[in-house]
Amino acid sequence: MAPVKEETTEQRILEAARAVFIRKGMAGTRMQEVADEAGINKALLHYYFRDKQRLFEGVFKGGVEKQFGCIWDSLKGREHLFEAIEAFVAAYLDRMTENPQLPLFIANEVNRDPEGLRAFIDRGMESRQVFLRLVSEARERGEIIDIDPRELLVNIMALCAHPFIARPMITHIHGITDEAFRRMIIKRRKSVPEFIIRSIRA
Amino acid sequence: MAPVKEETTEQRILEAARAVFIRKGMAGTRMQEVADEAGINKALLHYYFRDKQRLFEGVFKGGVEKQFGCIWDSLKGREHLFEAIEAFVAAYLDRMTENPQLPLFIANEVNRDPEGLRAFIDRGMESRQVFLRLVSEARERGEIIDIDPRELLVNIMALCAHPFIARPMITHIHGITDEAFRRMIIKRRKSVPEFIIRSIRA
DNA sequence: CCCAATATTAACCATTTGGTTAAACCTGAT
DNA sequence: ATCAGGTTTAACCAAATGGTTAATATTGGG
Repeated sequence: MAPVKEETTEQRILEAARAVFIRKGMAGTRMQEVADEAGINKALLHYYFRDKQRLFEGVFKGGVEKQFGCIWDSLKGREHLFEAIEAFVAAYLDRMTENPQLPLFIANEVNRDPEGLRAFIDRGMESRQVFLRLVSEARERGEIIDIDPRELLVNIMALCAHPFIARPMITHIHGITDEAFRRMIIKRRKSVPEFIIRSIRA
Repeated sequence: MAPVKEETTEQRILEAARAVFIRKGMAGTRMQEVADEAGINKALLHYYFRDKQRLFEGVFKGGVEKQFGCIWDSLKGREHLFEAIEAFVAAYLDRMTENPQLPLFIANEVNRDPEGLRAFIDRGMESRQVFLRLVSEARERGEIIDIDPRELLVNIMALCAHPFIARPMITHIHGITDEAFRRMIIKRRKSVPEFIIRSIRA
């Protein structure tokens, strides 16, 4: 019975909006659908978030930005490149397992509005400096081959993000179930760092 | 003067629709915008393509599917895994350089409607068999380590596609211009196969 | 209990959007 | 010239959609 109202309406809206935005994108999202999913009236939506744009920003700042941004934090305080790579990949895959649609959503919206999402992109700047330092230190110690650290970072992110972005293609190509996909991601927590480290180790 | 009408109206529509669909996605595309971009009336759009869905399919079958599909063909007739990887990466990057928005567009639409795009996905099945054969042959000759060939394929596609999918993020993170991005892609024609082969070579 | 502020709703509005219609405009064959 | 076929257009329509309004319900403080 008692409608356990542990949640504030604003939270319910944000959750609903987040779900809809992530699966339909900005353009594909209908305010009505968000209202339905939150179990409220459409007018109430505009009461809490003046318009679609602000609702979108609310979702983005509130959840997406933080959840995605914290992946970068996994690099902080690392002393060794290989260890950092392992931590980053694990953090990325774990975070995305909770939210498989996120990478595609982010890619989409950053493309749609690069300026508006600049703050989001900047979020991890500090950690990226750490990464660059670790690369150059490893290079000086002769542990890795000479590689453009920026390109290395692109490769790492590619190997983390792409399975989620191309998920339906992958599951279909390989004829695997969603459950098998999940197992594949778990395997990749180990295999991706190995793949990367093998290819850069001197 | 003479409005050089080398193009049929249908072609003009397909080009325009392709451009708009790719930059706005299915949901974000307005029939009016396609009509404008094609320099025609909106009614004429519906005269050639009954509705938005059919227009979308027309674009997809007509151009996207073929252009993307031919990347797979680069694998055909290859005798050696490493050579095949080099050819595939080169084909992928060259094709996408002509059409940088394509990977994100595809990812999006395959997610939106996995069933409807099954035919597109199947297109490269034959070539993927070639790839699997080359991997197992290389494995038997002891040239490469023991790796799940499906995962290898995912990794290759990830390294090819991701720079285009995350392009605005990459250009901003690394503070580079579009021209520098182009140069990076050219570099990757060599560096990506090297990266992959280093990591699988026995 | 009453009041004021906040939360919520039903009904409404203006615009946008996908799609249609009927008429006009070629263009090539007779 | 004219007729038939496909082609193109202006005007139109109904539904969907983002957003507003005014009235009602709820709640916490005095």
